[in-house]
Amino acid sequence: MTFGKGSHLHLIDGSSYIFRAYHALPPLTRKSDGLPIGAVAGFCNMLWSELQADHGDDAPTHLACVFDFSSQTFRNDLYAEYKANRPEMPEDLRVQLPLVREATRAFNVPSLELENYEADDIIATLTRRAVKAGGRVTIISSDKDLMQLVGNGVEMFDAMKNRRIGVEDVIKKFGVPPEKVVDVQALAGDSVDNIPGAPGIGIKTAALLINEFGDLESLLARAAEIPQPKRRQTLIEHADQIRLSRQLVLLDDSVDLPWTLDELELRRPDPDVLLDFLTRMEFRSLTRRVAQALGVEAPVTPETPSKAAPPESGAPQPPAEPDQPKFDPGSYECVRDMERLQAWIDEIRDLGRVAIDTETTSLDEMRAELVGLSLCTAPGRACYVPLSHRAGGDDLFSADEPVAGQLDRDTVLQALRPVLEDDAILKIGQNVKYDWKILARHGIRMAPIDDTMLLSYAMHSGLHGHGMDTLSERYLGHAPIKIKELLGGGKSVITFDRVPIDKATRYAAEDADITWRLWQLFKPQLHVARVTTVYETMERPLVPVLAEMEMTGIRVDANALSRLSNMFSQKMAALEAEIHEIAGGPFNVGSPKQLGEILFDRMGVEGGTRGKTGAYGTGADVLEDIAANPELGPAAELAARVLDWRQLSKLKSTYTDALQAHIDPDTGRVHTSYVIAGANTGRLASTDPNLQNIPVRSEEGRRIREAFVAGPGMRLVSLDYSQIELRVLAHVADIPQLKQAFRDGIDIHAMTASEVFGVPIEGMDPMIRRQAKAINFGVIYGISAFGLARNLRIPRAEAQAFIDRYFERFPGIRAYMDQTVEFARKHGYVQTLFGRKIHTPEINAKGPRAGFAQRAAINAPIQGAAADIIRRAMIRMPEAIADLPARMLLQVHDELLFEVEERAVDALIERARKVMENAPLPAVKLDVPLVVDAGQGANWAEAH
DNA sequence: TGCGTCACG
DNA sequence: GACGTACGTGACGCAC
Repeated sequence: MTFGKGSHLHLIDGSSYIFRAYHALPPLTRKSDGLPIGAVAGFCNMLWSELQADHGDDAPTHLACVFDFSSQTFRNDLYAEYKANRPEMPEDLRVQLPLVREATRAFNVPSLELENYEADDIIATLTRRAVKAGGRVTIISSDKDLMQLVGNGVEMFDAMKNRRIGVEDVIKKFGVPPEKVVDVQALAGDSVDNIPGAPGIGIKTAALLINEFGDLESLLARAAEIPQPKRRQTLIEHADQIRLSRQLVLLDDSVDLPWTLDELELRRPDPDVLLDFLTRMEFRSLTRRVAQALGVEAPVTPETPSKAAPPESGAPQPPAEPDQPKFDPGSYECVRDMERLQAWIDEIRDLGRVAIDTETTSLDEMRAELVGLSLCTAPGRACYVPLSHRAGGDDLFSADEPVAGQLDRDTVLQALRPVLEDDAILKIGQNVKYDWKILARHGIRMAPIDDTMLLSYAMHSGLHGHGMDTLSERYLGHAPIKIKELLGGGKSVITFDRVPIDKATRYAAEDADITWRLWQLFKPQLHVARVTTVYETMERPLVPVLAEMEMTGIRVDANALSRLSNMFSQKMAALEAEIHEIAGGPFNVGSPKQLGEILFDRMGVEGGTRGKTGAYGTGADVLEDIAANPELGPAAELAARVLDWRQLSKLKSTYTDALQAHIDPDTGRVHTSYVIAGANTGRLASTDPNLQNIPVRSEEGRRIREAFVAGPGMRLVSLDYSQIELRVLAHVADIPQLKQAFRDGIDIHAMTASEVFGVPIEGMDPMIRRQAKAINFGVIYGISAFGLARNLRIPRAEAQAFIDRYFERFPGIRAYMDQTVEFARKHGYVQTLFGRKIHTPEINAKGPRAGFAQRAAINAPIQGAAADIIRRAMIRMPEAIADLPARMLLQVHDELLFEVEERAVDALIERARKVMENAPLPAVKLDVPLVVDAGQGANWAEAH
């Protein structure tokens, strides 16, 4: 039906529904996992009542629910302080917002929200259109800001008080008819929304004035006529502020909306979708009521026994709840026929979740072959499905034959596929990225997923590692079977497919069992530790993104590496000969111990210092000092050559040689693995091989980057954040000069030099700038005079003088550092802008460890926030570039590397840059702009 | 296995 | 006054 005369649009103000629901109900949590769910429950009840209500003549023909996209809107550009004094949304409400939107869709009600606009603007625009088309509108809200829309066939409805609000009610409240409400609001201001208005004038006075002068502009124009001196002066003095206030309260009714009125026609909910959602939320009585009203049978909500012990925020939990069954390897089932498999599948479907673990022949996901998989549906209730076990190595005749009594791999995967891909069934893993990749190689994209490793990482970063063994021992009081017991050690290691099935069953099913129990323990603690948002926005969604990147890999030119390797070998041989010549005999140049003895004992160089093993230190800094001292004669020569030799040796062993071995013969590409829960600060780590430390600083090293190439017809594109950590520092420490410099696009190191050393930025001595740059880095690292002195090779007193002057110029930095350490001492953790928590257990230690802990505490929120930002960008990237012939390949802390068809290079840069620059939004609005530099080329050296 | 060294941000 | 220090990683070779 086309919207027009006789149509009646109902618009639900979703945000006010949510707040009502949240505050009206006690803090309910979902029984099975402790997810906060009260606002969702209240919202669903209210929405269902609205749908069921007998509206009589006012029954809707069209319906939509409207939400605020974020707290950032165009009004913040008009007035930065707009709604600035609103208290932050409670964590346990924020995590429910996505669920409320899901609920709206489940009820088959259009869910409308638009970036940069408030829900009220969308409501205003739809209302104007509906009236213009000849229809009527009911706005379900009691928000006074919407009262300006009332009249002309538009009413409001306060659902809580079950009361209609018409023109009379608006006049009663504001003293003026709806069309003049904004004029009154502009004068009266609003402390809740932080709208200034005219000081000293409230609604009463405002209404009086507007009624007398007709409207706001006339009032301001004739303000001089007002008899009361104080009132007159206020209006004249604050005219601009009053006009701004009017702009802020005036709803934008001409928003460019991507929806038409016709699309909002009332629809019946789909019983399957709605009941599925309500069941998952575990709303028993509402599920029953809805099922009854829709005339279908109510699904059974499974009773889940889980009730986690009351956790303390972030602290390690006491092991094993007493009412959990003990670990019993004998209790695990080995699934050998399809009937039993089907029984497990049915159970998983009923339950809606499963812990899963895959067993393979290798830790390298690109090469690993699936050997079997284990499933778990309750503590102690787990099974193992062997798929391709082979006979042990003793019997040479049958060694490669599959062992009897195993189901066919592909048959099992096809049977499990609907479960693994069902978005109503949660798949729980420990380091689930590994299993995700194994299954992806069989064409299965597992979703949705939860990961106990990442749950632990979000809650316990800095306290301990997040591997299964650590977590099991710490939180379940149970030491898992060691993989070494199955596979052996040394040169007699076997692959998992050679492990006897009975042993494999005990091991594999136990892993799934442990994963289940950890999940049951961790999941409810997440919101208590106030890291649900961290987990949901920066950990869990990263899993498939990284998995795809890793599987894509990057093309590496093996021949180029091989040529480099030979070249390095020759140069090293020549250097080695010279080194032996100077030393007066052959020795192992690669041995720091032998080198130290030659330099400091045989050649008599003074000032050698021994480390804890008794060997002389021969690090690059030591050798550089010797090489730069011509008085030492041959020793200086020797040190210089060893430095060159070392550089080549490093490049050859770690890069040109090792990297070739990492090229996958199937893809011709190198596939790294990212460790999500490796670095305490939120950074990723890259292993096997590490592609985050490919050389770039030296000329020789950059040759290695040239071997990272784009495929035929493709280009590599690199985008990196410029100075992201200093920008984060400028924001969190709130340093006016730094923020202004970034806004003005000034060279930040030159600016620092200018402030600290009092020299003009124009024509600055590069050495001065270099010193300032070192200070800037030092600040991020938790500066010390000793460290700065060593870095700059200057006396410690001089370094101390630099630092003193720096803090004099930027007192906010010192304050930030002190506050951060103080916070860590008090709470035992520090926090990033995005809520990531990093624990600092050593912060109250005595001795040198305290210094370490303090510097780490100062650094963590800065490094961590930068890590959060790029994580957010990465998670949004796949969707943002989905229509481009481009793929994201690598992340190097502040850089993303893409491979893209030549014709789409510019489009990709534009798209990816936007995602990266806006990555903090809507959670955080930085006071400084983020700048992303881009480059492109046939290889990584050119692109960078 | 621990240490020293050095590649990266 | 002495302690010792820049932050975060991973991989390699040597020496035990």
